[in-house]
Amino acid sequence: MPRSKSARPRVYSINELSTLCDVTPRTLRHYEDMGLLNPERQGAKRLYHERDRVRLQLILRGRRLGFGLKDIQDMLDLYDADPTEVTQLKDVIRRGDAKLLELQTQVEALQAIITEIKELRSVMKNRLDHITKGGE
Amino acid sequence: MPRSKSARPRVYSINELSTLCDVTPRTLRHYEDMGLLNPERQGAKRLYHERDRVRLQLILRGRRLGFGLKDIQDMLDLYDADPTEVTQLKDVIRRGDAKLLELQTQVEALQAIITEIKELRSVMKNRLDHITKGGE
DNA sequence: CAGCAAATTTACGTGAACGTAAACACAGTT
DNA sequence: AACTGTGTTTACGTTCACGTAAATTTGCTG
Repeated sequence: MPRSKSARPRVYSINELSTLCDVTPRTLRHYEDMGLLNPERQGAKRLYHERDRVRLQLILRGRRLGFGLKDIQDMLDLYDADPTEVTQLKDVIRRGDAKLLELQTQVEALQAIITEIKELRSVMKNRLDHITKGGE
Repeated sequence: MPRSKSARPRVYSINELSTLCDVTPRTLRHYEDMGLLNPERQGAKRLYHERDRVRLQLILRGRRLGFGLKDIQDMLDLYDADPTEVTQLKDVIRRGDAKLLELQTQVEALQAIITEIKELRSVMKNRLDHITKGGE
């Protein structure tokens, strides 16, 4: 029973990865310019590994949540830090905690909106029922 | 014991409201240009009522969550729809439900990030403890 | 080696969400 | 009447996150 692992490529050209993740090549280059991605190079050409793909997914998720690229950068930096220094470790934890507070605030705000829309929905539904049943 | 209600102004000039809500007058005019606000006019001057202030808060909350103004427009429209028309009522409910799905997806994505950062935090904390207690 | 697809860099363009400056209007002092 | 404060419109400027076009370069393939 051969072929020990992976049906998937392991490496991607810029076009492959952009197709796979539904972004344009331009976007991938832009993220690289901004320092969010750092693909290997073979000559001049970019070679993306699984690691890069995962990072990209993280970036895209952040983007869907309305974060700017700098902000996403901050979060990715948390993962990248390879801190052997105690002060750096503490710093990563501190920055992580700060992000957590922001994020939890965001969740609360979102849930407030959700609650409001649900309430609105119920108001509208009552009106609707009133009109179509009792009304003229 | 008089003064039946409200210690607060009830109406605001553009500068008052912008100060109160921590935005610039330009922003208020911009939101008006985009159709998000519709303050009364006294001559040429804008007069904001409580209703406008509440709308502004909704807008700002949406903005903090990374929504575009058009998207915020959509959500505000839910509140504004004429509630005597059955078709409009149904439409509001339908669009509200669609928004709810989006929002709940967003909450889940946010919570995924929160979980990841928490896990990362625990990894970092372990390293830190290991170094400061057992390590060299 | 000619030709072609896939990639590259360079650089200007774009839409969103305002910032910022200029020029004008009006209302109430002084 | 002139000054000051608060507001107005008009319009160009800016940042972000890419889009888009142009001009190469690279790596095969016939």
